[in-house]
Amino acid sequence: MKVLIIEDEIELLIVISNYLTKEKYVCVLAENFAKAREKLSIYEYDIILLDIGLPDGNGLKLIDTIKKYNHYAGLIIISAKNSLDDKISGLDKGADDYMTKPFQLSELNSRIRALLRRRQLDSSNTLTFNELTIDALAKTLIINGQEIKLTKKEYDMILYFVINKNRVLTKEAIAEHLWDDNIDLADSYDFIYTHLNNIRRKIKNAGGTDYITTIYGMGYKFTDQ
Amino acid sequence: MKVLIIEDEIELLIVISNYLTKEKYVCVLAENFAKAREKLSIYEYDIILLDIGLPDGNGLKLIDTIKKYNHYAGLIIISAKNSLDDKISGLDKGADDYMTKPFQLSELNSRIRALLRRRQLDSSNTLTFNELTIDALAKTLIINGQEIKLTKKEYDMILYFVINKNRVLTKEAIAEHLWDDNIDLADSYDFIYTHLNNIRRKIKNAGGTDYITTIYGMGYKFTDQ
DNA sequence: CCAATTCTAAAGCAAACCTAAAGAAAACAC
DNA sequence: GTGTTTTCTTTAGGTTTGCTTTAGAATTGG
Repeated sequence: MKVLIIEDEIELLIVISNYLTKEKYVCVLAENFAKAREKLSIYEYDIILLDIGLPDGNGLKLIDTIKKYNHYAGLIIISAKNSLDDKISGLDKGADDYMTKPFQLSELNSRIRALLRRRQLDSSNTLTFNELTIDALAKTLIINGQEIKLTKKEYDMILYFVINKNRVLTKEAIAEHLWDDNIDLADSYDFIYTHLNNIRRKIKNAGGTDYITTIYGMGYKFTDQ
Repeated sequence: MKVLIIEDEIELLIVISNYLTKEKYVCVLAENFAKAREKLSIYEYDIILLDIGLPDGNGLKLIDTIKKYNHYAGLIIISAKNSLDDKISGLDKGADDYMTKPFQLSELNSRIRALLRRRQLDSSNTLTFNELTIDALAKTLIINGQEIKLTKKEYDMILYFVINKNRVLTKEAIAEHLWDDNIDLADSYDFIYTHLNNIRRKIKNAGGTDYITTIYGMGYKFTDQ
């Protein structure tokens, strides 16, 4: 997942970048209007964080540029707490969410995740990859029209994989996400192995392909190709 | 079909009302908390549109009132784009769908249609699944022409299941929907188990099939197949 | 005050989860 | 290349957790 961070406070820019990099996002940085335009014209991004209080040009104008170059990117606006008007006009212009400074990095992370998830869910709350469909309301996995019965842990796990498709998920990340806090990380990851094996077996038995590839020594990755 | 529209922006209220009236819905309007309560106590509605950003009282509180008076009404929440948290707690409390402002009227229409379709309330306010029929007016359950006597809790519960068919309903959601506010969620869910068991026994004794499947660790799901 | 309903408690049961251990595969060392 | 180490896969079974069922106590409503 590629994130463009547009923020004029260099310190904050670095902090956010470091945090998101640790969370396995690829970060591209822009500290002013000009740089932002430049970066926008080069790549496409999945998520754009935009501070609308830029010194060299109103960040709101950037929204138009973003829409022009990056039609599908999720846009999260960052603003100082008092500039309510900016926020509102930003949202009118097509931002998906906003945050006020100061904020917790963990909150930023969860908002990014929520946004990515919302973008992937279609109107009937399902996620589809080739022959594989996850129904978020029925909490089922459907392969070629056939409903696969998953346990809670299995469902949570495959959902976590699918939402973060094409990203390597370390065992640490999986453990932290699926189990309360730190389920003693000194321990082994046998429980992950077991559940993953159960998922793979069920998918295989239903005639589905195993999209979960093992990245030896690192973790796992759900690839849609 | 009767629609109650709760919205404080008068302009928007009128626009929605005009549109839905043209689509052959009967519209009742409420522009604030007090009016909404009043209208809720007078009639029953098929669909309720609720803007949770009301100025004179949090719209979320209205959800409880809605549940009290209008048990089987479909509830669609309307919210400003930024109030993510409201959206989420609204859905948790038993809303069936939500929309963010601004929205297309055509989208509203299709969401209402989808909701009505899902509920499958016919003209005589009954819901039928194979040999099982729920009469929302007489508040009875009919199996193969035989009328089953249900208590209020049992009736509310089976209705909640049926109108949310094919969705997993967590015990938390069931508790919040059928009991006032938080009936101390730290407690056990024994009361759910008991009532559910009573429903299943009555259906079974009447020769009906048990469409309520237990999703271990997640909740329950009413499946029509 | 009585009858119906709702809730509490507890025993028994079933599913899911985790642990452990053996085998396989990949990476590493030589 | 071969042996060793590390990491992952797979399977089995014990433990834990959550669900069912029943009985009866508490509550509610006429």
